[in-house]
Amino acid sequence: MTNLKTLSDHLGLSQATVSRALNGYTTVKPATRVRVEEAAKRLNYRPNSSAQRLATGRAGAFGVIVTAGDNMLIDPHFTEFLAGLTRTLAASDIDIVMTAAAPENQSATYKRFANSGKVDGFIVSAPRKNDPRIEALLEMGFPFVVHGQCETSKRYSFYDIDNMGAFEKATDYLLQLGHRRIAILNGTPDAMFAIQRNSGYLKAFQTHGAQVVEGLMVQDLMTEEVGYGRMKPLLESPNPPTAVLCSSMILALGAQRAIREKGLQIGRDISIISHDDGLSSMKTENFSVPLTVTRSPIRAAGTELASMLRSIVDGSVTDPIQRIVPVDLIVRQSTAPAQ
Amino acid sequence: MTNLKTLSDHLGLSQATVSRALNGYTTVKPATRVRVEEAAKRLNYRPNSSAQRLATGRAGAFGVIVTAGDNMLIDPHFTEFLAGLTRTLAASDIDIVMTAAAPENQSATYKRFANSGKVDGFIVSAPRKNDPRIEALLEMGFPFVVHGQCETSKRYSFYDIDNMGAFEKATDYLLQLGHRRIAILNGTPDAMFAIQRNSGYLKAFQTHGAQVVEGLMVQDLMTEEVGYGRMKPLLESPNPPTAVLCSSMILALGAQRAIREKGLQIGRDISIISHDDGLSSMKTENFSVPLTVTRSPIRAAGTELASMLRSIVDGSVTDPIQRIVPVDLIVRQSTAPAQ
DNA sequence: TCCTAAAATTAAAGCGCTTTCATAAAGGCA
DNA sequence: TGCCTTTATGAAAGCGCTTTAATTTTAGGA
Repeated sequence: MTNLKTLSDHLGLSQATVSRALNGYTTVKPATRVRVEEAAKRLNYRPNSSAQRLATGRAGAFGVIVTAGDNMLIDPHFTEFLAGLTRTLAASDIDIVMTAAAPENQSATYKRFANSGKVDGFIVSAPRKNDPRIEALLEMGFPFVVHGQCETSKRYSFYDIDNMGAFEKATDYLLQLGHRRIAILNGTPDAMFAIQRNSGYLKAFQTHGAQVVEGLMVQDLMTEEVGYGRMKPLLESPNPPTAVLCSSMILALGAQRAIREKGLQIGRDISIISHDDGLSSMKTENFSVPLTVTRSPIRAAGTELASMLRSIVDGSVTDPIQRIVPVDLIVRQSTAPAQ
Repeated sequence: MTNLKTLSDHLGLSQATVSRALNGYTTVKPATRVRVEEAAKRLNYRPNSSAQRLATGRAGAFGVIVTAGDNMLIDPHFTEFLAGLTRTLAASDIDIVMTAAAPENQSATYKRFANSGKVDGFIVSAPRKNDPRIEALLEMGFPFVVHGQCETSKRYSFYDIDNMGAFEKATDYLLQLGHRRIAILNGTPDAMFAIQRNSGYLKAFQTHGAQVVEGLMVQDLMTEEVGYGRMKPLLESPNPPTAVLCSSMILALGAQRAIREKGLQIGRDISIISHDDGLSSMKTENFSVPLTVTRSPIRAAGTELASMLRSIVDGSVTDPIQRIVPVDLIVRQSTAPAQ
């Protein structure tokens, strides 16, 4: 294992010069730099990153802390998000350090990570309404970006899709088609995106001057099982919905099962719109009846958040970066006028 | 940010004693230890991990290097695997360091990581037939465990499910039901699990003395789209299969779409068996027709590999650990005797 | 040719911890 | 009381790098 001393001894130079040559300082003679670089390659020299970190105070890694016990990690969306993150960061030689923390000591884990110098910043996923993690990070003054938003008066950096706008648009479209009994299968009540999407739903009704039908708003985990289990009783009620909005395609998959089981045909007997995060292993256009969706690739979120955090950490940006990207409504065959 | 010096000054002790007290050395007076621990807590002291690593030579992290550009990261199975990994390791304060590397410099990335001391060991996923990564790690003598197996005469640690046995069992069952034209939708030809499953398939035919029908073995990416796209022409051929084996439920989902579109009923007109990795967001028992599956939770693989690598790295195990776990065949309603 | 400024290099301190080796304090025994 | 062994603590080296401050070399100008 070659280290700096070996290398510099070998070259007959000081460690300082070798270090500078390798780190692209201008004060080193071009000829020397070339010589150093060649030797480094030949001797297969890799700077010890712990030493580097200790000396510079930078970790060269971003932290992702997942909640052990909740369903984030088991969510296929998270993989897609991670793909965006990892690939973007690999280009700038930044690693992702991942760990799991129990729900009760989330903030403590963030603090421990930050203080121990393991990471230079955090990517916070799945924010809750008043997320203690965000308060904690803000208080510590530690760099972070959030995937989504939370309710706080403080300013922080985030990247979010226009959840409210998306579901307002979708609901509006269904209302235009004459639907009034519109069900909505959404995430758990503490998830911000679910809150925002519900608002969009309600807003569209309000704009239309239409009355919201009671009992059609469902908030639960986003699994196939739940989609099925919650859709079924709705369909069996005396006044079943004529349309349903799903917050994820996994939910839509379950809802679809219930609908099919009931003998109804999607796009004729009942309309369905799902949010589509652009999972690459399963595409909404390939559903038996191609799905009308509000679409925003979650991988892009990973990519964007990665570069946001990078520019915050390297100091090239000082003010919080806040991005809300619009969401397209893509109309396919799963929606039709109300009968 | 409290460091060791601050803390020891504060206590009127030397850094050595404080360090020892905190690291559970026995040579420190019980009273002193208590005093130190209290002060550490009060001052919110977190040892700087870079310094710790530099001093000890241990990184306290395991590496996971994903291939940028291939489809591993976009695979929901990977999340599930990661869930097992992360949660197990969090208990022993080991982090996961993740990065992406282009296919052409995989081995180089492993080397760089190992030499730079970022990690104490690797978890290698999705091994190929003659995987250069494994050769590289073996040659370096760096600790690692593989999720799956590859073809090498060298000895290394791995955890794998009995892919061959699983698909042999599944095929055997279909043959017993009288099926002869059995299609198999499998992973790409370079993936070891696909090779093993194909072997199982062929072995069952051989054992039964049955003739394998040509043109029914498909090897491709495991997406819904592919499942559909490859199943469709098979169904439209003059002699369509009466049963199909799918290497993942995502493939099964696609195959199911093709079958349904063709107006066939699963479990009557055609039988289907899928491998089920136990994804928590989507359960095979909840398919419209509950699926007969070969089942082995992929999360368990994460959990197991984590502790395997841990015991290899801490030296409590020196010989390679090789585990092949059996896979259950769970019979549900998607399989029926051939007509 | 000499002097000075610029360019290139080096020496050495320091990052925050662990750990070896040395030392001081405490106890045991004659 | 003195000597030796334990027990507890401290001093200091060292992990491998970066970076400041100091030094040497080179070049430029008079």
